[in-house]
Amino acid sequence: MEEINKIEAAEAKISKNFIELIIDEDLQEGKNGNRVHTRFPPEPNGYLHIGHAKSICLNFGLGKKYNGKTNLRFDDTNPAKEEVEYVESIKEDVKWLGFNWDGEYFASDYFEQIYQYAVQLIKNGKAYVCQLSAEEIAATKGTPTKPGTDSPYRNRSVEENLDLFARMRNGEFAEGSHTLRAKIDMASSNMHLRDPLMYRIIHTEHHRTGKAWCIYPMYDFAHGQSDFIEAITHSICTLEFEVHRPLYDWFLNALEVTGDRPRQIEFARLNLTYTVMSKRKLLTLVKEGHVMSWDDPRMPTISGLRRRGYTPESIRNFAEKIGVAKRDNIIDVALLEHCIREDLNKKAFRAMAVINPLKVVITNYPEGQVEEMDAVNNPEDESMGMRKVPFSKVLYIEQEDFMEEPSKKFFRLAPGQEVRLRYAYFIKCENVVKDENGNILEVHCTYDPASRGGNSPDGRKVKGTLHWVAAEQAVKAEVRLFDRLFTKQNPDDLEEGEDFKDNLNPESMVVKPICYLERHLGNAKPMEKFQFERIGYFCCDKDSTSDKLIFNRTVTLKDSFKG
RNA sequence: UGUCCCAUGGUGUAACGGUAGCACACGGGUUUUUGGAGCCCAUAGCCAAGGUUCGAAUCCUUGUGGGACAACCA
Repeated sequence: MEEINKIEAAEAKISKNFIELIIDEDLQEGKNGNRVHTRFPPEPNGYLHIGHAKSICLNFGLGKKYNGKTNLRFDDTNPAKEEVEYVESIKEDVKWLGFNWDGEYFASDYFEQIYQYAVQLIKNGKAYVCQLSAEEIAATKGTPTKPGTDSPYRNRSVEENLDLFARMRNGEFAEGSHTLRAKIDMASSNMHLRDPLMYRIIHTEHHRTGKAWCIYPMYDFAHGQSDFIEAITHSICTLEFEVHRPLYDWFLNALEVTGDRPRQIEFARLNLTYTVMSKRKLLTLVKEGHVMSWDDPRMPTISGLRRRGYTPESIRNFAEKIGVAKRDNIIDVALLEHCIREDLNKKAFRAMAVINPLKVVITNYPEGQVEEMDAVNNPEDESMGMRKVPFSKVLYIEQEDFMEEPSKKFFRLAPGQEVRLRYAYFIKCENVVKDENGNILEVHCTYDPASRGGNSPDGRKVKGTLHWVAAEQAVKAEVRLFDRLFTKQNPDDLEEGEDFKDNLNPESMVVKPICYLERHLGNAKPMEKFQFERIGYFCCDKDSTSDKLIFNRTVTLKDSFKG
């Protein structure tokens, strides 16, 4: 009995990641009125990728785990880079991943409030309007090892600062001519504390606020305040913001806000082998036509993974498996692929398709006869039912399933050898028809009518089983085979003079214009997922230009099939 | 010649001062009406040195290695 209790106790002790430990501690100390409120804060300047998925699953996961809330907040403080299109795609992707946000906000919702915060700091002598140029600011900033020097505008009077800041807002100044800076410490060992910029002038229309503003808060002066306004308790971001944390806290302290203060916690971003994750590089791939679009099935974007046939469950599961920590990591993309196989294996409809067709004629099968064979839709899930597959005299099998001079361990079709056609009959190769150059045109076989369904009444065994399609009844389709986009394990790790595009995999997409698929697939709805016998997982998609069905292979092959 | 962060098998991630576990990858076996699925097995790890302690992956010190920081980006 004690033993059992011990085991149960061990099982109940679910390991927690370091963020959960921090939250537990805060809860124990009674912080934030025992609330947990997180947020996912993308800048709408591009499409979400698998790296964002980690953050999404983390933030929403914590919200759920602690019976708390999670906001979706768009960090739209730079109108030059942001677009409505990205806002929409981000919402769609988060929803698709299976998460519902409690509040939907934009940093731009808080522009007036943030402006008032700035005025408050000016009044307290903690901010000033600086007229140094970008170059001059950079030059007086010092370096990580050398202190900076004070701006000549640092000691303006409060009145003058207030006046200039108001005029900045009124649009009296050109871009780059004036900035609002926090008065902290130009000699700080932390570069971010050397009088950081709070506001800059940008005369660009904002996708939401239009022309209402021509000054925009910097990330550092918007993020913490936005978190505070939304009563976020735990503001989770990636490691590169670690050095920003003192500034995050400095602003909230300087503003003397009352109430629960958000706490910034940093974690290591996701890196994947054979994958680039930077938005800049992904954009380059799209712009230069190395891929078809942001949602090209080879892209690591959420929308690309979706088109490739990934399920939300598989991605959530992946996020769970990779864990969360603070050390830099590069996760084997094989783990992602494992996750989708694991999920699709249970869910995908099985089907037969021939990618590299070889014609097989059953010489003793009646001309014109068509039989319907029973096939299971998913051997792991009976509830997915059965289907009928047409069988006739002329078939296609995979070229690689036939060998004229078989090696010792080759148990598939070869002259004189008998194999099973899955769901159909035993067939035996009798003859090979070649053209004048010796290329194999077709293979002639005989079948055993008694072996229908795949078993011979006399109990004789065959060692190979092949997938096939009936030539006349098959659906002809274009199939695209996708593989990893990069040949290099770490495409970001470049040698001297090497460009990341040098490592693109030239075979990342192979188009097979003529493949033969099972009849019923011709009626498939776009984006349905199939597991084709032996070949892998496919996602059925509709070509947007020609309206024809395209089959995208979803899972990277390893060419490890033996035999 | 700075500040901050990080360090557990090949890759990730657990351990919360008390037997270093899990997953993926890799290798081997087995099975099958197609295997990349299933099942079984194996290999492999606490960065180093001191210290505290009955006991250290865990706490401390130093060293080593890696990363972040010098955008009017986020």
